[in-house]
Amino acid sequence: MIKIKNINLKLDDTITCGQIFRYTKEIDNSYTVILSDRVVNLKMDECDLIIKSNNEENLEFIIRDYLDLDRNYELINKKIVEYDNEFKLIVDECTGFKIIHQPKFECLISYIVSQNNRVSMISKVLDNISRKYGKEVIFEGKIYYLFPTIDEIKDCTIEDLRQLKTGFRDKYIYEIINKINNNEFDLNLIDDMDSENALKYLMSNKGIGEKVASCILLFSYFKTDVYPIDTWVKKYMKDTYNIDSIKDIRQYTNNIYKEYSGLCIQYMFHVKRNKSWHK
DNA sequence: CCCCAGGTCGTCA
DNA sequence: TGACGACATGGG
Repeated sequence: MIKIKNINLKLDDTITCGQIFRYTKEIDNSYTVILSDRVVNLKMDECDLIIKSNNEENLEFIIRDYLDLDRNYELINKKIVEYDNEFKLIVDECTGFKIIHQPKFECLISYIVSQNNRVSMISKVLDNISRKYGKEVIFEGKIYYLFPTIDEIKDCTIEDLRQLKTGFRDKYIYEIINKINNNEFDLNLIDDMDSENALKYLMSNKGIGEKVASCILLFSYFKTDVYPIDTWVKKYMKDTYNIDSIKDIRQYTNNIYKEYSGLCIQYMFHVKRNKSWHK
């Protein structure tokens, strides 16, 4: 067990808001999450974060990265309110909310699965994939399955994927797995791209449109200037500003929130989807 | 039985 | 370019 003291973290909102899909809430109100190589249990004790894992090697560093603890959100939020004072209510509500830094391959597959799908169903599908192809990990007497590496899943067939309830997205997943395996597509190249090129590169794959690509860039690459506009953000913009089209939403957020548009969109999504006072 | 979900694709004008 | 239906699946 390790402890990170005195941090400003809303663990519940950060875990359950819909950015990650594979976690369990425990009876003691802690959360068990599955990272790329280990299982971790997280619990807030006042302002301290208590962390347990089946593998404690390098654990604090990994969690600091995963939960984005070393980014100065206070400063960013202050700038956002300077850009748009009317957004202060939302920003205040989102104090302590973090963008989770997700493993690239899992994030890619997760958001391909997410299209025209429901969070509970996305979780189920990702769990099915992990059970079939991922490594087994035992943590506190329970069995968990890591998300598979490309090597572990590369021999799957479209029929296999369909059986795991991926639906019509089976062919998209199959295609991109094969492209990665044949070195025709490389997630690591995106690290050195600007957002515009990264979007183009991701969207050159079937099954990845603007929304999915934006989610991947925001959640795996921390490109906070991309705009994952989904149904909830559309509802927010429609109800708040009577703005309808994706194009107009993009223009509006770009003008107002500039380099933090992605983060602000995530705040809108979170408040609209998860907070009853804004429904 | 209809509607919808952190959308995208193919088609047709 | 823009509109529109289809797409698997399961829950409300």
